[in-house]
Amino acid sequence: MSTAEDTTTRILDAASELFAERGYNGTTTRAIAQKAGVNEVTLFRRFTNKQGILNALAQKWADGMAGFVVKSLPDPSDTRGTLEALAELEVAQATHVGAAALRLALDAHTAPEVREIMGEGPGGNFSGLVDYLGQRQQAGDLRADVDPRVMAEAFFALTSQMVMSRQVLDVAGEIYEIPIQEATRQTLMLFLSGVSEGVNGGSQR
Amino acid sequence: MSTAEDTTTRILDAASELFAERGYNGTTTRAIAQKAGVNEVTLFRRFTNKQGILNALAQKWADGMAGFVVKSLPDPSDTRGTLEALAELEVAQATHVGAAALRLALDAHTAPEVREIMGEGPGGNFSGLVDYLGQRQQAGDLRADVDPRVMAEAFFALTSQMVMSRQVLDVAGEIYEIPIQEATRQTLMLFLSGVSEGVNGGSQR
DNA sequence: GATGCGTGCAAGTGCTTGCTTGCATCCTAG
DNA sequence: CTAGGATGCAAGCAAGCACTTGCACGCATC
Repeated sequence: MSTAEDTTTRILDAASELFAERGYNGTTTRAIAQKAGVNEVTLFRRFTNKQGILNALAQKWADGMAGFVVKSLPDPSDTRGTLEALAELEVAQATHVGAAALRLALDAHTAPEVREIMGEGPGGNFSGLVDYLGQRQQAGDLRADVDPRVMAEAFFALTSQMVMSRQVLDVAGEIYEIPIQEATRQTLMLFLSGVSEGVNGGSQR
Repeated sequence: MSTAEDTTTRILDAASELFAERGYNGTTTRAIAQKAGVNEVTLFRRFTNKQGILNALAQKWADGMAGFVVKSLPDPSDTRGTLEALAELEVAQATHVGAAALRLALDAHTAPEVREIMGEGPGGNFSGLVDYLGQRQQAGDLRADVDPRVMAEAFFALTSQMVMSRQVLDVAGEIYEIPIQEATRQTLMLFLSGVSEGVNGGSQR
């Protein structure tokens, strides 16, 4: 039975990688089978559908994402520490799941079956972060002249872009080769400086 | 003959929109024809190929992009002003062209014909900005403890994300509704504050 | 009034894709 | 040793795709 489980895992891993690279519609069941090293028929026997594979994948992600909420973080009054932890989580998460998830989000337009699946994740994270940033603004930790939703968007833009450009677009890889940890660290420094109260650049133009 | 030109225009416009929404592979020639209000055969008579349509589109973009270089900006010693102007350009550009271009960049993986076309644009802009930011660092305008390549990546992440999330992903539209100009302004404020010399957040961890 | 160009329409070709079916093979549990 | 479940393999099917061909129509120009 270890073989059976193993087969499932290999299929899902292969599908995840291919979805990230080529999107949902761009990934053929034959390609998944080949990458997983199984016969194509096995896919359908295990998951009935191509969509079944997607569902299983989404389920797997949802399970792994359980702990990923702002509220469950250690010391919320430590704004800097919290955001650092969040950024690490986000990048790690995006590295595992996000490459495929981001790509699939784009496919949500075209493929209705993808759209169904993708509803949850980002939205929940987003509004959670917006709430948190709003609180920190009122606590005087963060500058008040920038909308918390803009801050949150910037935060996700910066973190997800790290992964997006490196893994999915794979453009930045050709452009330069700063390791992702280092790039993340520096980017977060930028973000924190920009977002903090009492900055020199506060003039409203 | 006005009709002939018009036909070409309508086809390219339709293709651009559809590529933005569904990507290259996800867009069928039938769909383009229908959206353009012409017969499918007309596409092939005008552009020989589906790739021919892509080429024509890329050509059209390239023509419009001519002026978009860092070097051609007014007063380079005015760091803030220059970056503001660049951000405006970038967002405007991305709004016109980028929705499709960004989407196509993702397809570069799968479709070799797309890859050929997409080589230029972003890379050129990117390294141009890296150079500029490096100079401004040496002039003491920008903080020295962040790699200019990271800064540039953050810059493009922030600006392109504006367009990406609104037009392509169309997720942010559901999440919140700050007009893009306002969001861009605030985001740039964040970026400038984060990037400037003499910020309070300069501690290295 | 004939010529040529741009276009529409109908039909079809070869290829790929998602998915199915039938049969043989292997491995493990009882 | 035998029964059942998981897998492989070969073949195929219907649909959708990019792309082609042949013919007819309208509309300018000479």
